[in-house]
Amino acid sequence: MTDILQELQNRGLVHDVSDQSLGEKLTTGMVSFYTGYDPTAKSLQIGNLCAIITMRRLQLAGHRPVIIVGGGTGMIGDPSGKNAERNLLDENTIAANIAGQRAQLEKLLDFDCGKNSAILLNNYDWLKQFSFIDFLRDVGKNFRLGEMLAKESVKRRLNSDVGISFTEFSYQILQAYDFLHLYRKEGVTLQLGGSDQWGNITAGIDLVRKLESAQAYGLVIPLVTDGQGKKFGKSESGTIFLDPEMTSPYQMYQYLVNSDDQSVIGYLKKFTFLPLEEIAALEKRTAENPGAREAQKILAAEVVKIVHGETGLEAALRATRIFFGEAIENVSDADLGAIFADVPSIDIAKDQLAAGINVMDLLALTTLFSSKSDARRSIQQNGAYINNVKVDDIDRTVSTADLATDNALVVRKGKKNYCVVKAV
RNA sequence: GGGGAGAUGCCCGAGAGGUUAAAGGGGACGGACUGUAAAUCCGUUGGCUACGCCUACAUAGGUUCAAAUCCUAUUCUCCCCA
Repeated sequence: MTDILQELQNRGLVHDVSDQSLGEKLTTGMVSFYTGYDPTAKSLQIGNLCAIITMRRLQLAGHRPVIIVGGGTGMIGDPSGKNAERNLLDENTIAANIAGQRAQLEKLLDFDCGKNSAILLNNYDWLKQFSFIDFLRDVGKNFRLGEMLAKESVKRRLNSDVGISFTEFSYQILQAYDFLHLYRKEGVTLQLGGSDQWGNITAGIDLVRKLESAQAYGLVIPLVTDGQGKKFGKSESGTIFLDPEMTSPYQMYQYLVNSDDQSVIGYLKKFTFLPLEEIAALEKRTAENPGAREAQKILAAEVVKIVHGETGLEAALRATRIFFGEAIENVSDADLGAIFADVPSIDIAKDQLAAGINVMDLLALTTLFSSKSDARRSIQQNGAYINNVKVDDIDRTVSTADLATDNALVVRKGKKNYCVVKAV
């Protein structure tokens, strides 16, 4: 077997491992490993991708991924990395979120490849049957308060103004129990997580050792940040989600293609399956000619392809060309809608358009221009476009002949401010 | 309760009866440049039926041929003394 741990290390994916013998274990046989997700949103976000792809790497190396969606723990709230008590979600929301995340994970991991097929479990299924008394007797007894209080996540919250509730404080026990349960039922011996999960993971390892006298392992991946130390996956306009309804492939592509020069190679190592030699060659070329931004383009293409497939990538590339000035023609209403999904739009009566409307009047109706004067100014400054074609005459008339699709045309101000005008 | 200062365009801030749609800066927007970056440079930044017209300097009145600028009242803000 390949030395997958070494490979992960080379890709900068190992922040810490609980025990060095993990490397050997991973090369001598199939290991079942698990990662948990809290169902706090109906879509996973690109920040989760690092761990998912790491799972996929382990799976490709012959190991078996077990994914826990935290239907039970999600009802409690993990204090790790949070500086405030979480709002508890109701069961219906959690169920819907789990369904959404499950669908996404099924596309990223192989659930049908023989003995190391991924499986997905909901920890609510085993946590729900505990009574409080049983849980305290059977599980709680194994935890020492000193250790629990010493966890970084707990300590920080205790020292903060908001404090911590008993509920969140208990979270680590639940997660530790998950590990024990999975060890017993599924033979899971490794837990993978973000670096903020270290405390929860070690709690699980300790529990398995105590009750099963077995060696379990933890592997945490680093928190991915950009050049400014900002968390990967948070753009100006918000979080980048994997759900194309929430974040279009175009937006994801744009987020990635704008990666800064210092971070891009690291991202390529962590988020793509490109061989390291290829990335090294790319790094060299990028250093010689940063302006070409070859690394960024490859990163964006690879990741969008992983998440949204070839068709998603094509859509993203097409939207990119259009957003960056390609004339808009021969496009269907549906395509246009997809490309400009997150662009404001206005409606105009079809009759009015058929009768012809002065450009400035039309532009002033859009969200882009505050008044006719504003529209006039932009036209005079060469900053107004219809369907990406410059408007050079303030007296021109816009009519149904200007529709780029059956029912819409696109107004643009400057380089990339758009507004879709729909004829209704 | 007494005394003082002030309220200007998206923000800060000049202006103290007439070339004031209001200096200057910031921001924003457009353009050039560029790597869809940063920096830099240029332009624009109340509206309109646009070489002109209308609306604007807390609000409402008033004095003037003429008011952001003077007067009165109102509202609000800040400071000092009790």
